[in-house]
Amino acid sequence: MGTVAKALSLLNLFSMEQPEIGLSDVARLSGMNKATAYRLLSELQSQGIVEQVGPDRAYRLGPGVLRLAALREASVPLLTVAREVVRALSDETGETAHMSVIRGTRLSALTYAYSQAHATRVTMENATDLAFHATGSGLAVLAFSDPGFVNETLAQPLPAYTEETVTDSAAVRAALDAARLTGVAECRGLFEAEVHSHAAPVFGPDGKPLGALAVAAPYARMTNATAAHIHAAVIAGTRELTHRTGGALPADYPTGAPT
Amino acid sequence: MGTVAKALSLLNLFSMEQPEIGLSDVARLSGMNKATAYRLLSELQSQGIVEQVGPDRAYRLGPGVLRLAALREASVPLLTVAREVVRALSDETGETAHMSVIRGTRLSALTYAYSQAHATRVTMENATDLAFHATGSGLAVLAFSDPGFVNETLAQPLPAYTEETVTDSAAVRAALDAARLTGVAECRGLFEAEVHSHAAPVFGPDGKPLGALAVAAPYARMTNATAAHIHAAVIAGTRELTHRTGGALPADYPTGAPT
DNA sequence: AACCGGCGGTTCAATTAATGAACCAACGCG
DNA sequence: CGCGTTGGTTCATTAATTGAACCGCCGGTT
Repeated sequence: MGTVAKALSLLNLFSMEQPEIGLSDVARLSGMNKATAYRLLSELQSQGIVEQVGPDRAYRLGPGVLRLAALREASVPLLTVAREVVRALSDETGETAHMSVIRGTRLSALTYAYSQAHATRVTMENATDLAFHATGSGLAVLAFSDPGFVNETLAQPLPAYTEETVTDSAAVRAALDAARLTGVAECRGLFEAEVHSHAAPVFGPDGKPLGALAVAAPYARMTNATAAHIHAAVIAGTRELTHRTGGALPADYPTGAPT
Repeated sequence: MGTVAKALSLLNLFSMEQPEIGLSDVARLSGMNKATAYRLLSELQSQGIVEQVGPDRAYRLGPGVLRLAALREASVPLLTVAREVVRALSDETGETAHMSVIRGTRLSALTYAYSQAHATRVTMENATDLAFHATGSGLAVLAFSDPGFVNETLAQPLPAYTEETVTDSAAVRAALDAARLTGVAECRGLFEAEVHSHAAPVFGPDGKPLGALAVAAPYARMTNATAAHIHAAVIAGTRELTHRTGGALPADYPTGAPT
């Protein structure tokens, strides 16, 4: 891994749960020598990508990323369109909808919407950082990613989050095969207990996934008819989101209903 | 300059006017060898910071920056608060207000608001990339930046944008001295003809400017009373914006009215 | 008060990565 | 068809990065 990629990989350590991280923790979490981490962070800081705060001089993402995002959004309004599509998807299905983008070896939630259709709903507070092998979004992305990326992801330890989590990479591959047939990955309780999710990849201009669009609902509300409805809505949603942001659906992306 | 900073400096080439740039142009604009630029861009691309599009494989900012900005905004809502403050400032002054952040050797507009108070207004379409020496925002930032940064900035060629633009670095320094006395940089027609702007720096947690807050109005509406009103509003605005985003005003930042 | 363990930060010999001139195939233009 | 430009590649040379060991400071414990 080149020096630039190494430095940028440090940015993947920041999350909603951990927006500020000290130097020693950055070194520990990334597996780098503290001197190396220090130097890389200093260079990121010199460009405004990270900054240091507080008496303990912890690092956090800096203002420079806002301007990059604003420039990006000006030409490819992914966040703006995603908010609209996610809102509409939540309204149509009556459940929680969200969109996430690839962040190193995980997915990071970019935007989500709750529905007022029911008194209970799947919440996103503990789901801003999603594991590939254990979420509908993750499986949807892997199903349409390059084999190299899939191999790299499944070569890492696959932790269990619930009693249902599949931690055997062969079983995960079988789930990917199923997702490839229908274009939607279904996931029952792998990441959060009693949550059934449907997710489809969102594609970039190179025809590769850049993230996923998903609907998450409690088991109790999931009938076959509901599942079919959500499946179709997610497919339509990702087609719209991909199209409106200049992405390209792969030629072999399925159009049909679930079998 | 380290490799990481070098790679990130390439991101400064992208602008509202030029959201996509080919490899040879990146090399030409940055002064780097094409092979070097290619390698650095490939590493940025591997982390989703840039992506390639179109038949000519031009580069543009990638989706990875959106998620970084979302994480940053979740803990330090600079963009969200800036939008509010800029909106309020425009309403209060009846003129165009905007906020920009430092981007290498220039300032990049982050958000702006127009007022409906008059039939004519200063527009922002041609002012998303601001020169330090020739804009109120730029002078405001320089006035409260470290001497090293000021020296580095003024050592570069200072192009003229209008007949009023000051291109002599000693004269620019005199303008910085004036801004230090009042906390606000005034700028008459240096960047756009017949536009009078007032700007104040917005400070980060380290007490250094991370950008500027400004009001731009046509000459024709600028009376002494109006100027004093705008001056006070900009000072109040930057105090609020700095405070609400966890920034720290330097101890010597002026509080008084213009002399 | 003394000691300990951890923090952020620094140094420099050894190691590794980056560099860029020269090259390639492809493409559009006259 | 020839030319000039593009995106992309190669590898001997050059430069940057690395990380073990170190530093001062700080908070907690005895």
